[in-house]
Amino acid sequence: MYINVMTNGPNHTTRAELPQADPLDHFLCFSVYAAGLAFNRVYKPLLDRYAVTYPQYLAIVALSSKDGQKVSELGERLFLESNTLTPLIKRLETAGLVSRRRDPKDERVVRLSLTPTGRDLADEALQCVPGEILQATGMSSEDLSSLNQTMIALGSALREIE
Amino acid sequence: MYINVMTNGPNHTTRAELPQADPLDHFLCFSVYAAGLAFNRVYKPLLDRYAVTYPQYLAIVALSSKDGQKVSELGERLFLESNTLTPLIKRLETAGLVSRRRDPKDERVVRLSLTPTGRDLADEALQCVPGEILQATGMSSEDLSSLNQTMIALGSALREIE
DNA sequence: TGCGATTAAATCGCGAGCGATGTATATCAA
DNA sequence: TTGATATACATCGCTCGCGATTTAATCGCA
Repeated sequence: MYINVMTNGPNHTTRAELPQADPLDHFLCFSVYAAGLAFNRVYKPLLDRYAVTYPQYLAIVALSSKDGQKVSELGERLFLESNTLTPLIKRLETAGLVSRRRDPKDERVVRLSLTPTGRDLADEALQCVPGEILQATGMSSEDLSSLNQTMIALGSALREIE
Repeated sequence: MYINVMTNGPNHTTRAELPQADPLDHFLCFSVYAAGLAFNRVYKPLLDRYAVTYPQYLAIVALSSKDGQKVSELGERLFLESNTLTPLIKRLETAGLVSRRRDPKDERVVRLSLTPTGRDLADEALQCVPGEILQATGMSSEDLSSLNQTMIALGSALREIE
């Protein structure tokens, strides 16, 4: 009926008079926002055992595929910049999960690696956490996979604006 | 191929040896997270003209449908609680967009309404902002609508866990 | 009526996300 | 070689999200 990235919502001129559905229901940006909140809340108790936050966990997953990534490389994967990542990574370093060292070839660059503890956490969390959540969505593996592709494409499209 | 809410990612045992795709690509939670970041960044310059943030804007949209909502009612719509909403609403009050008054029938309750300025902002932003973003996604109105329904359902399913 | 339990918001402290700016290293051109 | 420019990361101040706690008002029930 109405668009959902953002729309005028149901009949603007009578908005004040008619009982109406929640206008937020027409906003894709809101359903994505709310699903993000919900994911965060589902993961939190699972990640509490490892004493990492959800964004920290995503960083660890991103770091698990390759040692010695730069801060800027990690940022490209996570779509974040050093103003967000530097403090986050320092917390992971303090927690003993990540090591940071300046690249001797270029002292401006910081190279990141998981410590053995960090790698163990990545492996364990990657193996243990997912099943419960997968089931909880009540969606088939195929549906989830195609939804994931759609969301990746949506993110790409939005990032290309301007 | 692999699950996408959260999965082991490509072949765990060879993770360290093989060049491999970004394991984050297999996480629906990450694609949702990244799309949320992207939406935020797309909206920011558009909302800057109105000097409101993205979450403030969502609150204004939620408030635009009905006057006199309680903080808790707004929270149910936005999936947020008073610890987040109270400061946000106070900023909107300071900006002259929202009015807060205690309910005389129950002094514990705070009733929220858009001021005329706030309503103008809601109307204007609701009418002006969407089109550009809709186009930018490169998706049809129907696809966006069904994606929205899917994301609403996903959020609901995640919220029902436990 | 009075008092403990419940409820609605507010407050506090922390991690995250980000615009703006700062600092140190590297590069390049004259 | 040197000075200007560019690059990589760090820092700062703000808003947001949230667990935990607090304050104030209301309710329930003896």
